[in-house]
Amino acid sequence: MQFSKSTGYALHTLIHLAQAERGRYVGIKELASKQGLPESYLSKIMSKLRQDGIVRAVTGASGGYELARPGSEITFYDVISVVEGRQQMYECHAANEHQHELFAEADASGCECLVKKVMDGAERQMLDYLKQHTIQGVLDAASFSCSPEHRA
Amino acid sequence: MQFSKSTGYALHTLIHLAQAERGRYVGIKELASKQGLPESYLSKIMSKLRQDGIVRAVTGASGGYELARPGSEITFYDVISVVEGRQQMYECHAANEHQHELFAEADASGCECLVKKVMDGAERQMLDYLKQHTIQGVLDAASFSCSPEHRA
DNA sequence: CCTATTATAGACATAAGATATCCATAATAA
DNA sequence: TTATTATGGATATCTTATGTCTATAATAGG
Ligand code: SF4
Ligand code: SF4
Repeated sequence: MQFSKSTGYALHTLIHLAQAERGRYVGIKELASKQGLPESYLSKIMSKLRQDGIVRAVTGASGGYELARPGSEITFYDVISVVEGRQQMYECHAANEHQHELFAEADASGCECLVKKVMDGAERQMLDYLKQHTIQGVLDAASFSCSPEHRA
Repeated sequence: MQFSKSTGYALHTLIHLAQAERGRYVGIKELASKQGLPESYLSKIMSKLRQDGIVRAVTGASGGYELARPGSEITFYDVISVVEGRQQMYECHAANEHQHELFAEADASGCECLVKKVMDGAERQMLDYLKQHTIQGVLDAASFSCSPEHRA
């Protein structure tokens, strides 16, 4: 159970865009080479981010990408839910219904599976945390004294 | 990013064992058929659970499995960390170090990556929640009025 | 209008991991 | 001694992630 590499790519790309001067479009070439990964692959990820309204894209000469809204309004959750998809982390694969005879419980609107309730609850804890952290937040907390060239 | 089916298999199996009368060994045949899955596959999962001290196994006629400790002391975290492995959910795959010039921050013992800090923090939220929920906890919360045969 | 540049989208290829099967062996109860 | 049961390795299959390639559309600038 791991985040895909694509998630890391997306996060780093958005951080890069957040650092770019406002109004400038950053091309896929620059974004990909900075991370040392294939342009064609990253462009697919960017396409998803665009379709989800996280970045804007402009085709043509001197085109490229820019953030669609301030980095302070782009949460880790936003990014991850686009790249990883929105399926839940735990799915019930029960073929027959024999096995869960005892695992459901009364709730306001009826019965629910207690196994899934725990698993979904765990997922929610993680997602809530991710919603509280933004791209800009990471940049703001960065300390110059820790950049590689400054550390001997 | 999803939990593997194996995790579901393991959880259901342990719940089954927790319901079995104490001192009785439950065979792989019963455990597998209840969930409608291949014995050979489930036995590999059980083998991992045994190596991790979550269940005990007895070879030979009338052998099988039993919980190694009370269900109230087996957390969802225990199970998931065995089945899914213990690698962290986010790994940095940076080939060069050029890309993280600004993302580290001073901390008590030095510098750390702020991206990873957020991702690890999110994972921790989830794991802490899973540590607070046990196999027995699910059984205790189950309500008879919700079992299938009782619901019309 | 023409050309170079750049994003887009689909098809395709490859690698990795999850899921499943098979078989030979060891351990135990009866 | 025999039937039963778990164990572990090897292998096969299926799915998903990752990466590549190519054709197309859109735009800036000359
Ligand atoms: S108990 Fe819950 S997770 Fe298990 S089979 Fe029933 S519905 Fe699915
Ligand atoms: S910023 Fe963090 S996650 Fe990104 S490349 Fe540097 S160490 Fe890895």
